[in-house]
Amino acid sequence: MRGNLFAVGVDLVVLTVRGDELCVLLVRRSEQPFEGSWGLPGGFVAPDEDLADTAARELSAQIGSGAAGRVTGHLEQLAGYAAPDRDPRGRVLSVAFLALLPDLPDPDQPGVTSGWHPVADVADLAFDHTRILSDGVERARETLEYTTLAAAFCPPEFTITDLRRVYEAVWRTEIDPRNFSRKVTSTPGFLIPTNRHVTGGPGRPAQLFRRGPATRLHPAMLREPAVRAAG
Amino acid sequence: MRGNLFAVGVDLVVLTVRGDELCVLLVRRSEQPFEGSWGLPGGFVAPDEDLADTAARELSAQIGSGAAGRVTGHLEQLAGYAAPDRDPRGRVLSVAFLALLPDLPDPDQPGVTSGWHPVADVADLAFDHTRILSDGVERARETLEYTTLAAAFCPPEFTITDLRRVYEAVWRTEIDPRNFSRKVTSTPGFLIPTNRHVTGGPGRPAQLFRRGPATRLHPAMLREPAVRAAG
DNA sequence: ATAATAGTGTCTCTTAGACATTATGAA
DNA sequence: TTCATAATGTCTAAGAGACACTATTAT
Repeated sequence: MRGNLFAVGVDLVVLTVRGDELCVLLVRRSEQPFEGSWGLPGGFVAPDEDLADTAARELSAQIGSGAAGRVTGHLEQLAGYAAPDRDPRGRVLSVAFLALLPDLPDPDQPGVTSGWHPVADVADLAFDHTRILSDGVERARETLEYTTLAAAFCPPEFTITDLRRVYEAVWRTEIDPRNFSRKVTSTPGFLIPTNRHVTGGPGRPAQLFRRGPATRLHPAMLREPAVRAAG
Repeated sequence: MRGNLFAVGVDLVVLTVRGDELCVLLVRRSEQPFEGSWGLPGGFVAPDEDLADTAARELSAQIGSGAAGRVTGHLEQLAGYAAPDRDPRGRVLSVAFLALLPDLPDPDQPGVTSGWHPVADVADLAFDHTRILSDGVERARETLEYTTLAAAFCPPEFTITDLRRVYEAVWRTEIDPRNFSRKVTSTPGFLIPTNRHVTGGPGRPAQLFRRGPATRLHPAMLREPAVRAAG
């Protein structure tokens, strides 16, 4: 009466920006199937969990609950994947979540080999994880266009240059620092100025900001120049 | 080793525009649980189906495969819903899909009571369908901002006024016809002019257009005026 | 002083928003 | 003629893109 039964798991596309590159957290599989391959971290949904609970639990397990507690990141559902042959063990539906985190140290999990990998270098993941990663990266790219979520890639206090490097890494483009600064500082509620500045490096010290309450960019910041109207 | 098992279904948020209102296709449930309540159409995933297959099959079953074949609509995955108590029969995960269709006649399915209901009037659906509907409507509203998918609500040939009424119904706003016309006609690939015109009514005959290949609006059309920058 | 980076300012072009006018049909 | 609707045009202000200049630190 209700069709066949599925195992249901949650897979995580955990993204961060390290240096100039967008990176994803991968784990090396220690079991069949795809033993020895890299794949997305994930796990099955426990009896009393909702999907977001499973995702949050798995994320804490991966990056360490200590780090998870003080991180100003972002976690959202991406999509469900359930192709009949996606798992050789049988029918497994996976709901993928997208996590955006500031740059954290490499995880050091007992018995689990995991680490950050530049997205551009990733290929041939286990299951359909290459496709899920691709969907997650595209979602992140779109999200940065019309929301303020780029700040989820930054630590609690960050400079405008830090924020710009996030956009440049995720979009793989260069952005004019002056126009970028004008855009983000003129969006009400995007950035809250602190009176603290970064010191140590060369050049004029940059002001530190915190995330403000704004969630959407009006109008959007475009990856590519607008298509010129005909005529 | 893989957690507990779920029944997996697909629920459809099928939206159309009738007159000046955004409407959703609902079915009256003839079985427990929630017997007699209205709910979203849906069904379980068959053994060899992927999620999109199930969604397409259910959609055809609801609106009639004849209508489905000639319709220029849109079908996309919305989200997965799996709260532990969402179905009293046990653990059921539902992947919701959003369908946008032109105005079609009321379905006449043997043994199934279904029909179009203005979204604004809908309340107290079965299961968590009120929430799913709400998510679907919000997705549709966002989508119209930065894509050309409003045309999925229109028949194969339509006027600019038809298209504007879609935006007005989905957003529940009024849009200036002159600025709207300029926006959509100046977006390359949004509308392909035919040389046919509608006749019969009062006023100057309007030109008929078909959907073009463009998928995104650059820049977006905003529901609400942009927030004025501080200063 | 020099290099490097942060921050501000200016100019132009495109587009959104507000609104007027003309065009073309039905009653 | 009158009414209704389509289609085009005009003006203004906001914002994007391009780029020059000033400010403040390390070496």
